[in-house]
Amino acid sequence: MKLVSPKCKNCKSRDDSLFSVCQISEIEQVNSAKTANLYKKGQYIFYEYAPPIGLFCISSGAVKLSKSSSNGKEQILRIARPGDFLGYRSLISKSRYTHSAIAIEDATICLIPKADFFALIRNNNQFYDSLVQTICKEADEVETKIGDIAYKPVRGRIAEALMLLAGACNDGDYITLTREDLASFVGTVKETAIRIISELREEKIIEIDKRRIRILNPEKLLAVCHLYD
Amino acid sequence: MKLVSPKCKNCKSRDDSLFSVCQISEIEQVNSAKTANLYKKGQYIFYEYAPPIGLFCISSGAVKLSKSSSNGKEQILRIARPGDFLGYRSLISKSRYTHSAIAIEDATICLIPKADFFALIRNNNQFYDSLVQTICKEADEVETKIGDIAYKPVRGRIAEALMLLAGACNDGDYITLTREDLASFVGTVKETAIRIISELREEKIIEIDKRRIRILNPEKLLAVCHLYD
DNA sequence: CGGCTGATTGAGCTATGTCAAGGGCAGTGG
DNA sequence: CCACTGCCCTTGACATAGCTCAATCAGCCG
Repeated sequence: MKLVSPKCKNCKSRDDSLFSVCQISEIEQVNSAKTANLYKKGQYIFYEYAPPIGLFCISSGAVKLSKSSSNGKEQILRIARPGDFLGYRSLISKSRYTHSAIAIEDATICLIPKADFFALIRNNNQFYDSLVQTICKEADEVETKIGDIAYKPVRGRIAEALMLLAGACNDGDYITLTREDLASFVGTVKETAIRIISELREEKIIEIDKRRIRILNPEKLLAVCHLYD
Repeated sequence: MKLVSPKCKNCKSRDDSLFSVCQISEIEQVNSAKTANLYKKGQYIFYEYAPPIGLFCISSGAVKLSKSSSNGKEQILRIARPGDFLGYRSLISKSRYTHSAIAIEDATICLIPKADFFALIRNNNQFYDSLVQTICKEADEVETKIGDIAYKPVRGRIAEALMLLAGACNDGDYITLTREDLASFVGTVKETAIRIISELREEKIIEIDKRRIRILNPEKLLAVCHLYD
């Protein structure tokens, strides 16, 4: 879905992105190369196993990055937000996408063609280095997540996810993830996630309004996270 | 434990390493900067949370990279072999080690000081790019592992680990990992790992000689891997 | 007012973790 | 060379977290 292209220069998420290390001239260059698209909630930005076509940059909305195992289960690896890039790893490693990107809220996302992306990383070392740092951080986070999934009970993982999402993925104070997505994010099934959320509600650690979750008592929630360390 | 320094130029694992993209002059430079050390089985090469001191390069032996959760459990992320580097991510991201490196066989490992490592990646773009590719591949593998741990039963994960290790971590045809290490590698406990190994032995898919494991029927083992996809 | 999607709750089952006891191999010291 | 000691490995019995299946409910949209 095409959109009246907003200017990168004025993009609210620019300062939150790696473009913050770029010169104005480079931003202009990117701006004229990019195309902006609107994605409805649930729509795919790209598919696992497809060849990469460029660098995506989230201007607004939220995106889940997930792998699907062929038994039908989905594992959400990360939630991406405005200012986040998508698809750079596949570009850099010249491989296909290793996960899918799906909008979990209506989102505006720009696509910067492959060639322009490569020009950028070739010409701006600082940008490249920052991107590499981002990749390192991703690797660290995923490694931590492995330990959590292997050894922490679901209750601890849910608590941790809520803490994490409260900081990043919220509408005001509210966490708007679907129960199913929350489950996929921590590596469990919907029903189990729901039961634990209900427990936390009964313990007055969180509050539920319609489907949205709000944290009432961050200290207690943090305690739940660390109960199983 | 110091050692008579072997020459990088003659190092058997050089062609298996990222140094294969380097010029002879660069290898010479690295050679004179490095120090070689011998590590006994069980000895730490570096500790999680410690600040990085340089780039490690495995000349011989095997190393496990693992994170410990404070509940005492250990999660092995990867087994590193001759030609593999250790510690680059912490150098690049200017952070502390996010995991420990421990010899699981006696190993000869060289240490290339920080400054020389940075000189190398600054001066040789191809080397830097290859390193970044390695990091991307690591991230992909760990992401895949997350899905496995979250949704595959232990039996499938053990089968997968055996397939993987048979290719890389063997003494002849034998897999020599400790039961405990194998368990930590797939995210379970020793006893469960042992039970599943015994099952696979009874099904004549693997054979056990003393402590070592040998794969008898790779096709069947592969089938076990995919049973739960 | 249906029909749909997502949330909730209950009942039952099972894979896997925990605890406990024993057995064998390998390296060390006398 | 033998006995000792310690590290693994192995097996059993048991407990339970978390998965599956199934039924119901609550908003929401056309």
